[in-house]
Amino acid sequence: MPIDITAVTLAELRYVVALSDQRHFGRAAKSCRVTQPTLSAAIKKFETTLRVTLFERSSKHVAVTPLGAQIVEEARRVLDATDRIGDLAARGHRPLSGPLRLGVIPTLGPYLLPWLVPPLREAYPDLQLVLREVKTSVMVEELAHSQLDAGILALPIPARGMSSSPLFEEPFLFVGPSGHALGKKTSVKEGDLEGERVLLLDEGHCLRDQALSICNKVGATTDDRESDFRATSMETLRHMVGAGMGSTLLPALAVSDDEEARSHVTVRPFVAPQPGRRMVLAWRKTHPRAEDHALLAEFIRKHAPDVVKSTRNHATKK
Amino acid sequence: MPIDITAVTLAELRYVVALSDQRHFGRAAKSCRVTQPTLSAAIKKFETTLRVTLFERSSKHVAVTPLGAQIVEEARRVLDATDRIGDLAARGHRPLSGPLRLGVIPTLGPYLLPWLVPPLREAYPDLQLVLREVKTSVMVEELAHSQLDAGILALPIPARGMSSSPLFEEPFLFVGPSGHALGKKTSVKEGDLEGERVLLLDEGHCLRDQALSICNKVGATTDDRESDFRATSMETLRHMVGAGMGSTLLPALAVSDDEEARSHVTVRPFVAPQPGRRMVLAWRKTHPRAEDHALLAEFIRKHAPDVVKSTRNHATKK
DNA sequence: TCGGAGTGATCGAACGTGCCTATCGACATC
DNA sequence: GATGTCGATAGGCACGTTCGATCACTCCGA
Repeated sequence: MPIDITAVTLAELRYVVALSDQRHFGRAAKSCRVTQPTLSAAIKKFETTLRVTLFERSSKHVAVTPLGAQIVEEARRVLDATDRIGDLAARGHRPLSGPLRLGVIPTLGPYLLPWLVPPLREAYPDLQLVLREVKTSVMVEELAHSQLDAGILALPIPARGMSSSPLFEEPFLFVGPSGHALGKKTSVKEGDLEGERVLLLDEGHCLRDQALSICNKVGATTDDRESDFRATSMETLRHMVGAGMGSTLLPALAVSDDEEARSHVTVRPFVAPQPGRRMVLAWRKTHPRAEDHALLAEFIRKHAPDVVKSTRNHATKK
Repeated sequence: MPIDITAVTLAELRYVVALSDQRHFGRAAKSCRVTQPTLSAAIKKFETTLRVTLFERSSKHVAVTPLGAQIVEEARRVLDATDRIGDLAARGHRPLSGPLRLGVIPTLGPYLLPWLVPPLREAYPDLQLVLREVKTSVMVEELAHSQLDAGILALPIPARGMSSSPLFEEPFLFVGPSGHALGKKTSVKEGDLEGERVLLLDEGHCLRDQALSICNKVGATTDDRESDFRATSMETLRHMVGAGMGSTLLPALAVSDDEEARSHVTVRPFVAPQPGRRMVLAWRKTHPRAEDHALLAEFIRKHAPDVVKSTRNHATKK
């Protein structure tokens, strides 16, 4: 009959380790907060199920057999690991602690995270933040499949079963080549885009869809079919504009103060009604730690740079 | 209320790991040989006692939370360690396997072990032999205090509560300086030692006591009080004899075939009644693996070199 | 030689709990 | 709307862990 390790209890392992430490049934029992008969019985059962003798008892001394010593070592490992489980769990129900896999869209991540991460680490040192920069289309997939816990993206969320909390509104800025006609004005309005050739990002970026929708509304050209004119990143988009291939719309956070000097472009804000995008923190409705996400959203609203208007309304909506 | 890690069961950890692997309650339950309600309840209890959510259930998918993944990892460690306990135990009740701390007296060890250890390792590869070379006085201490499992020494055993199994009788040989008068005979008898100056080992060696007892019987000189004449090892004893400081008695195994050439000494065997010592394997009466020791004694009898006469009587006596 | 102190083993009772079968409710699919 | 799948729930049984009380043994001092 083979050994049935299933029948072993964690309590028994604790008793075995305690007895190995104390070499005395009474003291070992006391250190385990049980009575001596309990400990005796447990040790005996353990030895019986394993069919080995761990302890050599005499009326005066309790000695550990060599095999017993090896088993005690493993038992210690077992108990250590269980303790670590307890620690993980204890840490786990403090707010915003433990692992959190956060997705951020690439048109926002590089510009928001430098503002966000340092204070977040300071405020919640136990938070193990795993950041992934993924396009909206991928993000909703990963959110739905539990590969991400939450994500920062722009409305509308192209998926069902998601909860979200508003973060801020990020206005778009007009970016054209240096010397562009619109550069003569201090600000532009949406309608000014009529007839402009507006360069777009690659498929899958929400920024592309948002810009495209504005262009369609006001009658701007978008070269939609010519893939040569689709940039795979905003950096590429900048260079294409700087090279005079067209104009574009960039989210405010992505535009630095010395943008015009750095990229040889003209940057102008829009007058109201400002086009822009509404950023939210989103997560699966079924996610067990929704409170954490609400807390995180609140934190992001507080620490978003001034360029964007943090949303005051904290309500969570579908 | 703090988390009571005491309340978790190894079974629960198995279920948690299985569910993390299978992502399906039914299959996980089957892989654990329990019914699905059992597994559901166990997972729920585990999550309740730890007050964390390990699994995100929906009617179609079971997903592991990030914290859950960490806990599952630790749970795996726990189960691995328990499995190792099972392995240790399983190995443990095969004969002559696992750790065995064996003491050997220094006047025998270097000459017996080369004959003994190689076949022993081959016959019992799972035996983890830890050898210690200790004088008889120390050995009985360590045997009594469970620091050794068994020991090879000469009768009589200066301790109570020991069992032993006879191994072999090892005759003593007369060793004198080259050109010694007794060298003219092919063999000597005990009485020839009368008037000889016999050199002895240091205190604590049983060989000293045995030689001393013979010397006292036949009236040989032993310089008992002059510590300068006490050798701390048999090697020293050899050199002292070779230097003409006196004669000595050496156990047969310690004398090599080319002893006379190598050490410039004269070696002669005794005629019957041959003086010698009776070697035994000894262990605490209370030692839980006495069968192993009987087995080991039998093995030693079989593999002892021909110089000594293996005892045929296998009986264990006090 | 006797008794007291200290140790581990044993016994019977009671409570807790882990497991089972049977069933339900939610959801998806046809 | 019927069917099938999946996980949760309910009820009940049985085993095992625990405790208090007690026993058997050894050692040691009077």
